[in-house]
Amino acid sequence: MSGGFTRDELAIDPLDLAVMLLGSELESVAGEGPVRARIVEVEAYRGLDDPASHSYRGRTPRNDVMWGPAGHLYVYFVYGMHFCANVVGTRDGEPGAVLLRAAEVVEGAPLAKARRPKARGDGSLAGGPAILTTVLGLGREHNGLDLTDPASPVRLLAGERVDADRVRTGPRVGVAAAMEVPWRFWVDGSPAVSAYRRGGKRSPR
DNA sequence: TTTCGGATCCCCT
DNA sequence: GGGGATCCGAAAA
Repeated sequence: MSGGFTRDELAIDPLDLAVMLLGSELESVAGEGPVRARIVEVEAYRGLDDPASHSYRGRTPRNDVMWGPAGHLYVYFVYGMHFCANVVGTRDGEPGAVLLRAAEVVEGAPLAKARRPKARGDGSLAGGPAILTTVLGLGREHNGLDLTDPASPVRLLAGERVDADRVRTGPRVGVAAAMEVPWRFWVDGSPAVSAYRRGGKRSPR
């Protein structure tokens, strides 16, 4: 079980896809690549009834990719300065995607570090969704890429399986809506996993 | 056309 | 532990 995924393997409920993606690797040859990173933290966004999902308000040119096909890359711009990357997963034609939150760089660390001149550390960690896209050199131009296509500059590779007892779940980070839904998944013990911050403005109370 | 809020990161205290 | 940077997408009017 190595190499790339097939589209059928990824055309599943984003909740299942989220778990499957833990331990898999994203490789990018964008720019001067390659940089390859092992995914250790993800969040699922799914359907028309999830207020935190971009798909909640219906299909728009921006979120069009979320409607499938599965296995494509959904990149969006946030906060006027950051990009975040998702893997599209669909169930019964519902829109859905898995946000890639954190990863460990396993190849191309020097380039990864060079892409983050202000950061401390050795460039082997990508702890945060916007850091992950920076390290891999991902941007708007990569939106909609087929991650299962061997010719694609960004590909998803099956990595080492993560033991089920090392998978943790909890509420999504920075999301005010649907906090009761534990749709965040991460690999216990990875130094790249971000510290939890609750959603919404400041701490209500 | 205008308004407003957001799946964030980094530096400073 | 808190606030500023900085700009796009969607909704309202």
